[in-house]
Amino acid sequence: MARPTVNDIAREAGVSLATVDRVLNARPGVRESTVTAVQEAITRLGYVRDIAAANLARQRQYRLVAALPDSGSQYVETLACALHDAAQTAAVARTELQILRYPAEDPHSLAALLHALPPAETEGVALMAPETPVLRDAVKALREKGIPVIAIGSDLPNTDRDHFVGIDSRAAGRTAGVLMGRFVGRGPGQILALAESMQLRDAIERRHGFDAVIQAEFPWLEVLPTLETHGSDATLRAVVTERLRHATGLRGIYVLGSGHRALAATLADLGLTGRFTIIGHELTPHTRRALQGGQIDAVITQNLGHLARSALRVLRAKADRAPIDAAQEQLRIEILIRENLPDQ
Amino acid sequence: MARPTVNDIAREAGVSLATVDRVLNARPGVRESTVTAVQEAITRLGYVRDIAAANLARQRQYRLVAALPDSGSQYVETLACALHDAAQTAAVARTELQILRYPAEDPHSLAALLHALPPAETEGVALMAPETPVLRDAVKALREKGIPVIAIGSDLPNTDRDHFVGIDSRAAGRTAGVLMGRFVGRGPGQILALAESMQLRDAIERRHGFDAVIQAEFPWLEVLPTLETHGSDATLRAVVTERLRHATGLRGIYVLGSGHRALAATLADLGLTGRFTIIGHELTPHTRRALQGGQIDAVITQNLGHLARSALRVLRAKADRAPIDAAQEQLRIEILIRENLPDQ
DNA sequence: AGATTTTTGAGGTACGCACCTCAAAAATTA
DNA sequence: TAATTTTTGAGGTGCGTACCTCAAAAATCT
Repeated sequence: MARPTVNDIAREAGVSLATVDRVLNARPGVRESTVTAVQEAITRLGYVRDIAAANLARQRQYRLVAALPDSGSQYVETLACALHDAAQTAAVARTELQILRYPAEDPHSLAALLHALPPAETEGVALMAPETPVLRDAVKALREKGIPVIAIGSDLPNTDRDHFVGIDSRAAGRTAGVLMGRFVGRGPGQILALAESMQLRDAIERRHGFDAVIQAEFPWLEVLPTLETHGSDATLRAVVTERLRHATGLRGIYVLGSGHRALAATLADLGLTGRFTIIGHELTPHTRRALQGGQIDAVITQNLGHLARSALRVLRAKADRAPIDAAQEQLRIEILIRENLPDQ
Repeated sequence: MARPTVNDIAREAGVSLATVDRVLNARPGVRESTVTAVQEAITRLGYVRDIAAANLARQRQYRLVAALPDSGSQYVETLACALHDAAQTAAVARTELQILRYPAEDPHSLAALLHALPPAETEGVALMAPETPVLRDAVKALREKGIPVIAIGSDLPNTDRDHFVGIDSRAAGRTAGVLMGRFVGRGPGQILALAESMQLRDAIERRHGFDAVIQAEFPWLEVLPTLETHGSDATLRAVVTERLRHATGLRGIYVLGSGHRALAATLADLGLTGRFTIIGHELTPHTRRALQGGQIDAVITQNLGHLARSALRVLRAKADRAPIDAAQEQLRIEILIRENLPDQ
């Protein structure tokens, strides 16, 4: 009844422990027919390797690396914390995580960082970065060294990364679109879209999803061309103020990326707080407060705690060449309003 | 640099391994001053017990029990599956889960089941059951035998259960209320509320939350008295048809519990499909299809996979008398619409 | 001081597995 | 058949911890 062990397999297969071990760990020097016999015994008994014991014996240490931009955005900082926490908790799983930060606007320095990683001491890399040619090369180089690479938060679809942990930006945009359409209510009107930069794939995809839904289901709404803030509060204030002067039927604002803070300030200064339906992305201390205060109507996000834990699980699995549980690793697109905001 | 082991502590504290072991496992026969010395060495080195190795040595097996009603509802079945899966995956964590089913309408037989659990072979119980006096006694009896008890899905607030894994029904109802209010749009109208039974605490609390929000934020809407179906499709059809005949300004339907299926059929037969905003609870194969088909507008739910995994983690922690990570165990109130429906 | 009790140390075994060595057995080749 | 190669078995060690025994040392009491 108890879980079968390697000894049980040896007995069942009529071979010695050494042979079972050779088969289990894919070591050479076992006849084909013996391999089959052992594998049959394994399935017959329903043996599953005790990973805890195996890792103990093997002195396994998962040495993982995560690279994040030092953009200083709340979102990235929260993710960094979540990764750190997940690694702490995963200490029992023999996981050691090194969190690297790279200058947000400098893909070359990230690539240099990645190239400098010691292959012998790196069993997996989690990457949050915009896809650029240099990065593509860096990822390729890592994979050629046998180091698994996963993308987190934002995908790198045109690289051969091993996995992506995060949500589909297009679907997230669609979700935002439906909420916007339903929240503003029937009747003509305009939607202002605001992004840090429309160079970023995430923003582009969100906007695509958003537009598609609005066009198909809420055709009476018009989504204005995206205003770009380039990360500057002053620019945001300027472009938004300008746009508000001309847009007469504005009913909603879609914040594709960061900028919630400056937007709130700008609207307050113009005496327009509460006049528009505002929907954004990512749960940060600021968007949380704004949701609670009613200045933001909904936030589309992913659970960064889950993301972090999932990333580490996936990296460990990749390092072990083990299969991953797709259902467990699929992140949900979360809709947060004031009423379902998680504590703390 | 490597993780310190018991041997390192022994050296650091200037005592033998046996003494460290006695301190770590709270065995008697160690002088107070020595205990302190060892504990100081532990904190100084930042030692954390290797749980994997400890469990291996100890031959620890977490023998857990989950009790669910055999109501046959999709929701309970899905939860049972999720628990089963979680236990499979947790096999590496030496977890053995026995899933008991009890007749949904018979709290006494559940109590009998619980009383019959062998205390020596049961390290924790997860319970999904309505709170009744017999159940309260049964929970008390279990706890007096030293068996941790947690409530899952639906809380047992007036028992001394060790923990509750699930979401706050009142907040879930509030969430449904906000969505209903915003989705139906401004202007007077009526909302039909439908429940299996208003005896169940969950339904009561959801309705409270729903009403509170509608009253406060959407006062132009009127929520009609809850129609009870008592789990019978025929009853549902009868009461809904009757109500539809009289309610003239009906704009939304709030499904507090199960009954989505029969409701959809009834509306279809009356030729009213698509006429109302429909919001319900729990993601089941049927609500999933209905969301995709546009017959339901939103579903408020909790991730049953998370619930199951969380329940097992909490039970293991309770069995070890270890602290639990509240942030990780907090389940989110999920809002699902067609656009953010998870795959599969 | 001696007798008694309490505390400590040294050592062993076990858990399930990985990884190593060396010799024996079996299969293959010449 | 003999020589060679391949396959297998027996055995050991160690990972970090739990738990056990027995004797020695230290502290406490009379």
